[in-house]
This record gives sequence, structure tokens and C-alpha cells, in this order.
Amino acid sequence: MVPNHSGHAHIGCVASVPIFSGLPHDTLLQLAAAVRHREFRRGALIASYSDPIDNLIVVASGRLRVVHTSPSGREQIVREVGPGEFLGELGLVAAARYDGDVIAADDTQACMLSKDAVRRAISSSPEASMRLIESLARRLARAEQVMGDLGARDVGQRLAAELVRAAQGGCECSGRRESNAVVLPGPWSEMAARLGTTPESLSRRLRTFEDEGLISRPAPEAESDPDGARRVVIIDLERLREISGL
Amino acid sequence: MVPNHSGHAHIGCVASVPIFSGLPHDTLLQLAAAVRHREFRRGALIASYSDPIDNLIVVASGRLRVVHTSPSGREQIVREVGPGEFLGELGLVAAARYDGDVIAADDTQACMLSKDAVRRAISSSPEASMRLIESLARRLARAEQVMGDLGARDVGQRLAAELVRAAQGGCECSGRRESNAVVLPGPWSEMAARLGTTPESLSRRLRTFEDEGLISRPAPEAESDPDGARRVVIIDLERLREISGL
DNA sequence: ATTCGGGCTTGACGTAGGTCAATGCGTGGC
DNA sequence: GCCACGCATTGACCTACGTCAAGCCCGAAT
Repeated sequence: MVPNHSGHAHIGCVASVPIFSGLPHDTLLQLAAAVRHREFRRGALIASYSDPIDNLIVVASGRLRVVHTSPSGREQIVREVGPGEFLGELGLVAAARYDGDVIAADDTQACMLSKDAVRRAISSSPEASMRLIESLARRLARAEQVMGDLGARDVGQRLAAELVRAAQGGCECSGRRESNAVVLPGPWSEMAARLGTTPESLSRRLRTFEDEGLISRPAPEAESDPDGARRVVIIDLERLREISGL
Repeated sequence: MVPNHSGHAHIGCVASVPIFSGLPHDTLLQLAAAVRHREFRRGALIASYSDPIDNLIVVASGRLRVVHTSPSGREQIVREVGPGEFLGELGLVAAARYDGDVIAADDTQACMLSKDAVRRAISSSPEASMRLIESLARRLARAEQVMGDLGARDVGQRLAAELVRAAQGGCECSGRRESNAVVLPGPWSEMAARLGTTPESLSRRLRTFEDEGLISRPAPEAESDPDGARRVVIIDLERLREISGL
């Protein structure tokens, strides 16, 4: 959020993170002392599979992403981390390694917090602990949700589910909803990687939904987001919902 | 662990749970006061999809399981909870509902802890918070691992991965390893539901692995676990590992 | 013993969906 | 202006895998 106008400490950055908000001032100072502020350009590789996790990475602006790549080259997006969210929590509690590549989905500013500093901070503050727990619990719930989808539903159902989720704004990975239109960040291939399928299959399914009059995809109209933001307007939300299997 | 010889409070049950171990005695008492001890017979339904989550469920013995069922009837095991582990953590931080059915995978004894009591307990103890965080972080890591597998790997690779995981004892869902043999709890259909496939497909893949001399499945020999424990001996771990894609 | 049922295996079959390749379009570079 | 590149779309193909159905084995119940 705060650009690094190289002041002595990035307290602003740390303090603006939800899980640390409300921390006593001296604790914040301690934390800020252990911070390394970094910027990544879209597409940059932050960490690779099996790299040791030795920082809690908190994103200030932009988006990071954890991607699993199978031997055959297929990619599955496993986590997306937006402003105020974090990454690398496993390192806090154990010696661990990334089990996927971490890349910048957008130009991103992030704080690298040494795990010891974070451990100290959270064990000194029940509220911070609670917020961390909350964050993890939510993430876990979403992860298990996706597990279930990936394991038991076909592409059509997953896509439908993603669309209704996006339409309800309940989806971290979608942009704002305007009337009944949804704007997706990034290219379709990205959503394909989220849904565990290929761009081609996704394209076909979108087409059938369009043909069935469930959605429509207006031309970009040369407005809004300059870079690859796709828009889709939901026509028959109810039908989509029942396709997704509630 | 401790049977409920209806003493006034089940402190033993609560105290033996890792995330609460080391809690001060009075806090334990508070917790114990808010406990409901329950037993479930294998197959029993503890909670259904969309039921409100209003307890932290800690299993003392046995196994609980969360299953997602798709509209077409396919089932995906989303979580398995063994002794000392818990379920329902999302209820601690938000009004939430189960997004899958919770059933007893075995005869199970569990403690139902009111969320308020647990919240109080953990906010009074940094160590307890830390252990809870650790538990969630690990679970999340495993969940994301599975997400990646389900989304990007085929059944053969997933099976191979599961086998090497089991062989290394790193897998919660496998029994002990004896030499290079692994014993799986429950029927194959169960593992199929974990791997996001069907019993038939699993059977075929096991067969091809057997034909290729990577594993073998000895006859039950009328020993060990009475009920449906399957054993498989790993012959070529290295090859399995490379099939799984490291 | 006979029967029943549940889990496992196998076969045959159909299809969802992944792969490969060609085309079209829009954008940025030069 | 042109060219090149990235993304999307579409078609053709093929295979992994899910589905349905039959047979089998074994343990439990009658």
C-alpha cells in the first residue's frame, strides 16, 4: 500500500495488514525492523518448488500466486494472495519447503517478514493469533471446497460454480460485480488453471453456456481495465446455480 | 482416549488433545465444563451439508471424515480426522455451515466443544494458539497438495503419489509401514474417494502397477486387522516416485 | 450347506475432455 | 505502414476414465 520511500522503517506496510492490525506499537516496531520490502514484476518468479520457506510473505499490493506443475506440464493454481493476505505460513511452524512455484500474477509489492519476528509478534497478541487463525481457517475451507469440486464435478459444473461465486462477490479471485456482470482478472487461461482444465475446454464450455443463453460476453468496448480483463454478464444465474449443483 | 466413566468432568479427554496440552489447569477445567462427549458408530452421520457449525469436534479415538457429494453422486473425501485432531474450526471464527457431510469412518469417540469456550481458551494461551495455527497450516498445505494433484495429475500419478506417501509414513491416512509393506485402512473404494476416482479405475491401475512389478498385493493371510485392512507391498519405490512426478 | 450381500475384479462401451494444429484477432514494436 | 506475438476460438482426433453390467470370492446370517 505504502510505497517504499526509503524511510527507516516500513511500519505503514506492516500495520496495514489485517492480521497485524491492533498490535501494540512496540511490537509493530519490532516487526517492521525485521521486514524486507520487495517489488516483483508481473510474471516474476518469487520462489520455486522445494525452496525453503523462510519468510512470511505479505502482499501490500498486487497479487501473488502459487502454482503446481505436473510432470506433463499442466498447471494448477493452488492459491492466490491479494493485498493484506499472506503466504508461507507453514514456515512459521515447521521447517518446510514450497510445494509449488510462487509467481507474481501482477506487479506486486510485498513484505518479507522473518518467521521468528512473526512468531514473536503473534504469540504476544491473542488478537493477532485469532486473526491468523481466522485467515487460515477460511483458506482451508476454500481449499477443501475446491478439492471437492476437482474430485467430484466435471468442468461444466466447476465453471458454473465459479461464475455464481463470482456473481455473488464471494470469490476472492473475481473483480467487482456490476449489475449482473462479472469481470475476471487476467486471461481465460488463468481461470482454466484455477478450474483444473485447459483453455480450450474452458472456451468450449463458455460457448455452450452462451449458446444456451446463460451468459453473454460483450465486446471489450475499449473501456475499463487496459490489460486483459474479461467480462461476462450472467443472464440466468438460477440455472447456473443448479448446474453447479448448488 | 479416556472412556467416559461418567466422572463429573472429562478433563482427561480435553487435556490429551495436542492443541490444548500445556494449558493451565483452570482453563482446562473451563473447557471441560463446556464439553459434550459423544460416541458414533461407524457409518453414523454426524452432520450434513449446510448444517451450522457450532462446535469444535475433537476426536478422541476412531476417525471422522468429511465427504463432498456431487449432484451426480460421486463422492470425494475432503478431510479425515484422527485421534487428537479436530473439525469445525471455521465455526470458531465465523458463522459457518458444513460444506460436506461428516460421517464416522470408524467407531469413534469425540468431544464437542462449544466454540465460545474454545475461543476463550485459546486466546488465553499463546501456546495453544500456536498449536492450533500449526495444525491449520499443515492441513492447509496438505489440502493444497491434493488440489494440485486433483487438478493436474492423472489417476496413475495420484495413486503412485499416495503409495509413496504411505510408504514414507508421511501420510495420515495410511497405517504403519512394516518393511516395505503398507497397510491401508478401509476398503479400496475409500482410497478411490480420496483420490477422486472410482473403485473400478483404481482397481485397474493397481493391476497395471502389479503387472509392471511395482507393487504386489499378498493374500490377507488371515492375520492382523480383522476388518477390511488391505495390504500392499512396495517393490519398486523409486519407479513409483518418478511416476508420481516427484 | 445354502443363501445372501458386499466388496473386488474384469469386460465392454461411451464420452468428457485433453492434445495438437490451424486460423483469426487485437496490440505493441519498429 | 507492417510484422510478430499472445490469446482466443474452432476443428479433428484420441485416450483416460467413468459407467453399466456380469462374475467371483468370502464372510455372515439362516
